[in-house]
Amino acid sequence: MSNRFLDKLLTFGTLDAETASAVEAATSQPRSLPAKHDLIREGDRPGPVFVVLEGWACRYKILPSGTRQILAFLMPGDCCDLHIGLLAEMDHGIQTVTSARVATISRELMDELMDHHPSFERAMYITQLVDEGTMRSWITSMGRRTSIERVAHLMCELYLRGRHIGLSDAPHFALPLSQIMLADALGMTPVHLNRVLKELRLHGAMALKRGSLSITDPAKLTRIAGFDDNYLHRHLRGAG
Amino acid sequence: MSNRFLDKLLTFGTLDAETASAVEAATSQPRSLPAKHDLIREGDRPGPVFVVLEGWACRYKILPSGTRQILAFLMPGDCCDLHIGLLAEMDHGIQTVTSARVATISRELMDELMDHHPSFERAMYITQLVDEGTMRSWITSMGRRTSIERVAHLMCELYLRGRHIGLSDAPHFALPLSQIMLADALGMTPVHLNRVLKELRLHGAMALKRGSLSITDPAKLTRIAGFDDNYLHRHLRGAG
DNA sequence: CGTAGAATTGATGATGGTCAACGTTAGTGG
DNA sequence: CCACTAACGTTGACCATCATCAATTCTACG
Repeated sequence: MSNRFLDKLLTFGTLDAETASAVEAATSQPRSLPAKHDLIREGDRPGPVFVVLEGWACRYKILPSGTRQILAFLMPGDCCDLHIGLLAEMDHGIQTVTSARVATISRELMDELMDHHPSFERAMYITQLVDEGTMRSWITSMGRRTSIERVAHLMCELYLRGRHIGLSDAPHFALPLSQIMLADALGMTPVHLNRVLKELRLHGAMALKRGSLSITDPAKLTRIAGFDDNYLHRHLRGAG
Repeated sequence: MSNRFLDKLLTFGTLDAETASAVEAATSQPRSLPAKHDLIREGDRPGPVFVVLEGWACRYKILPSGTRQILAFLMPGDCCDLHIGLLAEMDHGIQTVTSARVATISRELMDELMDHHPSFERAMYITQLVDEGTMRSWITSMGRRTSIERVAHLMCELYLRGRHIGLSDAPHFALPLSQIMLADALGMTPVHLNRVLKELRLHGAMALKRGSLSITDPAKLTRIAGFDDNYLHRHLRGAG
């Protein structure tokens, strides 16, 4: 079985054979976890770096009122912050969304990989920049986009990210997120999200049904979202 | 004149004398810039790392509709992303808010500093983790806090950040941000922000007037905001 | 087949946006 | 020193969006 983490890193630059096998070795003992399993909670002392090899996870925060804000979705190949081990305390939790296979890389091993494999180091820095760009894009969505734009924008993002790692089968995409999850990510209520999804369906832009996203009119969806994929940084700077 | 960048790094761990002087040397030739000056725009090819030594700046995005979302405020001592030079294109712009003194550190010099000064490297990674935590906190605010909570939360954040770097004079704090700027950061209209500020004033929690924030009742403000400072990561893990 | 969680729909109201007017302040040049 | 200006701040009236509450239907799964 291929290694999704390695596959993702390879989209940000070539890795020599030795580096690739070191990365594979570092993630060769994943744990299989059920859905809704906390990898780590807000307030916990961080330990190793988590790498999601199969399945989906999310970063989240719970407010005093009990409401939840989802901060990011982690798809196969995604990982948590590189230097998380420098902190005394997590400022958010990370939880599986579906059942998942998750590897951990200890701080020591991570340091060693980074020191001895510059192409790995470079790819990790780029993934981090993409994650930051994604957070900025979410802030922009929440602050300045209407609900239909916001929903369309997230769908564009998830679809493209899925395509980049080979998860999508043309206009269809397996999206294992309930409307409740999506609403918690988008800063709206499930009820309103449901109505917005209906509107997008009636527009003929996209249809979401229980675990599967169909993009019926990509151009229209992109136009509604005002989507610009620049923050995913698929075009990188040449070596140097 | 002290070096705000160095001061900030020192709050994240000690730096030996040689490292401190290398950091000072790297930022010893700042440019003086007027307010509202773009350091770099969305779409530009990134170059050196920017370090704000005096004055304020902000990260921002402009939407197709022309509206602006401010993504972060950079106070004296703050800098832009460490590895920004790996990207082909900026996904957001950075602009001065006030007149400012801004140093640049070339990618080569930054690499050299990181390689030869592990305590600097560590402090830079922590600043980045704090910046990420701040973005997550903003996402949470925009998604799940009411406007009054959101305003109160940002004021708590800015006040605390100011205090950490010695900018604040007890309950007063020089906050050089117009209501328009704050509204663009908070995802609301200036009109509504104005009403919320009035409400906070009437509550006796805080008062903002032209460039100066007075926190009249810190406990009340914190309570309204539901503020938890954990994402600023002032408590760090012991060395190791 | 029964149950729990998720999705869907309707009715109603609060929050916050829009439009428009006016007051205030700081900076500029006569 | 004062008049002028432009940007910012403040307030009111009105309306759109989205949350809330509640009921019903759908779907997966034991």
